[in-house]
Amino acid sequence: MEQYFGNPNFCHSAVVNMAASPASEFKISDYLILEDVADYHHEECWSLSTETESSEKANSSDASHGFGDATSTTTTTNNNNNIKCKNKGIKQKKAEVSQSITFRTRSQLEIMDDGYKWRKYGKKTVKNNSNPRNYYKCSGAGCSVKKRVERDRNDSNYVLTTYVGVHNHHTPSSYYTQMPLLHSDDWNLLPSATQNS
DNA sequence: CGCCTTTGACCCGCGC
DNA sequence: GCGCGGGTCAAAGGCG
Repeated sequence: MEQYFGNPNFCHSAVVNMAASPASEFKISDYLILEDVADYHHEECWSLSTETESSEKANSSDASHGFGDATSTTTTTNNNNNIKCKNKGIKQKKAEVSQSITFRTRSQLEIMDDGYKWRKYGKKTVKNNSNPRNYYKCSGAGCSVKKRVERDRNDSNYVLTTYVGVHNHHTPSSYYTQMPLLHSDDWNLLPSATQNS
């Protein structure tokens, strides 16, 4: 299931596929620290997609633990894979998959200002996708939130942005982070809203 | 000088 | 065991 969101700064609508999170537990604020979010009605609009490849992994990882700090090194165990995360490594990466959220945004721009400061640390060409995948880390002190940005392999007009982890700080620009919460019906409520759909 | 991007190398899990 | 693919590291260079 998809949900549409708008961000005038991206000048495009966004189709959000929720990855690996029980709908009943998901809160956007767990991924993006929001300031002054007065109306949580929008959160109810978020929905879960079970189609993602990470779903199975997530179901077997620490989804039942809710969404803690992705940077934590506490031990996490599950029934199937017996994932234990004491140090940085692949096993922890698996656990982090459950804390990811993917935005599918129609945009000509791959770099979209979401209010946080990101530092690029990798670039990789992925199979079945002629467009490279870019890897970013949050530049915030002690914050290890990561995001992957790539063009949709099926439609290069769309950009897939996957956030992994939870910010341990507030964004310097709270305005932007509230954008994903806005339903498309609210576009006209935004200042200088433009819609290129 | 500090921070950033670039990019090849490396590591690891997974499938065969 | 081996090769492949995805993710990360780290050195080098650019830029303000």
